[in-house]
Amino acid sequence: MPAPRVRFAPSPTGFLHVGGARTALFNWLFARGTGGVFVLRIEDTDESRERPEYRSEIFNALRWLGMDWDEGPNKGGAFGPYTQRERMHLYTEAKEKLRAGGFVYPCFCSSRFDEAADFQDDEGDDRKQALRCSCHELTEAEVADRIKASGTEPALRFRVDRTVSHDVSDLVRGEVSFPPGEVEDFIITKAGGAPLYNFACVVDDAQMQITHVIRGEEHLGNVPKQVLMYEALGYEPPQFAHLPILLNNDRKKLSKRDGATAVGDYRRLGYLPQALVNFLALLGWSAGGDKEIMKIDEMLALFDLDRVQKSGAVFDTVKLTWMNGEYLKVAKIDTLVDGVLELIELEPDVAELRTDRWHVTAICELLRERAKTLAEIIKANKYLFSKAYTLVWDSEAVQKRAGTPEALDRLRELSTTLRDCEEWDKVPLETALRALSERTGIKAGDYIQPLRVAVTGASVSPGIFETIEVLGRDVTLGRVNSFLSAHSTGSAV
RNA sequence: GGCGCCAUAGUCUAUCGGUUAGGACGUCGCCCUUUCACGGCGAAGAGACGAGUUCGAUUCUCGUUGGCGCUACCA
Repeated sequence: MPAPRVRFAPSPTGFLHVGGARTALFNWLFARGTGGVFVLRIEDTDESRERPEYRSEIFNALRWLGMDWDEGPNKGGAFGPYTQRERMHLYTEAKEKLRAGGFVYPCFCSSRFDEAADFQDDEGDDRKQALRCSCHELTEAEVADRIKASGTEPALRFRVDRTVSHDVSDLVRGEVSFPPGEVEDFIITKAGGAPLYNFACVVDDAQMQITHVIRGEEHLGNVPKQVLMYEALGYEPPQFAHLPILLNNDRKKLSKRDGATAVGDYRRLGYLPQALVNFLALLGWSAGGDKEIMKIDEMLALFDLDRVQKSGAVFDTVKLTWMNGEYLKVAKIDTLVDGVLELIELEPDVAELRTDRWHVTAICELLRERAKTLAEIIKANKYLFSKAYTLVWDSEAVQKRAGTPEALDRLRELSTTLRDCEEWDKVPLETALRALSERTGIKAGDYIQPLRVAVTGASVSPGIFETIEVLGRDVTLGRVNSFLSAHSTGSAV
């Protein structure tokens, strides 16, 4: 059996969203796991909906996730070009072939989508009622007249046998049957000659010798039409595998309107690509047994279309976030630092932050065990990055644990103790504080809490000794002094 | 509306006729503790419904119900 050839064929009409990424991943996993070839093809037949920036965004997202392609734009291959806009001659050729074979007929109806009558479905949603076209009844003379009248090449409609049922086979869903009359004659090229998705897709998949078409379930209804075209064109149809739809929390198909859905969104939110990939792999597929956290190599070894699920899968960001936390714990420290450095440049107050690599490394070491995302490392812990001595101290925290006269007194004592500490390291720092506590008979916690509020601005932080070690002597002492002067003079709380 | 697909806890899933129906996220409780997390331990929580096949159904078949998807000269 020849090596499988699969493709991911996004349309540059939007950012790469997680559903598309999941489709790409399954194709990639299948190709890499079977010694096959992974092709990237850009389906840009609909110029009106396209934005130029999406193209590179899609490439970037794919690369960020670690999915490399063997053939595609900027890469080449034996079956190029790999963007449909550059393949028009192939569609023209195929179109002529279908016309010569009598598989298509010209259609002069205007767009059914624009013209169709509205109606409301059960939910009260506005829908479009499909119209039936009768252009196939036109005589040759009538056709000639209409072409002359319109002055442009007419749209072409593929003739479908309405008397038989159209049965297709799917690797995930098994046999699927469409009753006679269900599959309608469909447009393959618009008026003017531009090819449409179903047609271009088949021409390309056939010419690129794609053996397995792995894509979302929303395409299942296209299969009979596409199979018919393969046959008309004289090609052997590929195998199909339709993946379960990705759902939002309302169990509806995940769409751009559901908040963060673009791969780039997750990058900006501080997720690691490995975590996203791992999570995506588990949406509609499982390795069997209890295996969840998997390295790419393991996924590659285990991935199998046979284990793909049939029912839709909810994209649960809570679980994704947990998984990202797991990856944060085991990632190389430099990976974390690079990620934080990349994101911190986006912060509006980046000028007031300490972004030297040494300092950021210390912060990442401190937070990797507790943070779930890189963004959390930055946003929830600004005080670790900030150069400032004067913070916006949380008033409730101050009131409860640092602003009382007693707390302020302890803070003063502690400040002296800390200042006298020769080695600014968590161990001697803790030893010094506990010695102070021992001496005064005041609980260590009663020193710790005011200190925490003074240097972090809040009553919550990582271990206080690690925290002030990372902050460093100057910032720690500076903030304590600043806090003291801001709250001492009777004005406090 | 028509057609198609689907159906194990709130969510992702294991199970390929016989299990106390397993795991993970989340939730709750306890422990750890300088706060918050992390971590450890534990708990609650599922086979939509109804027939049929079978000695035996979550698993096979049919029906019901429900959910979703498609229904464009979009992809």
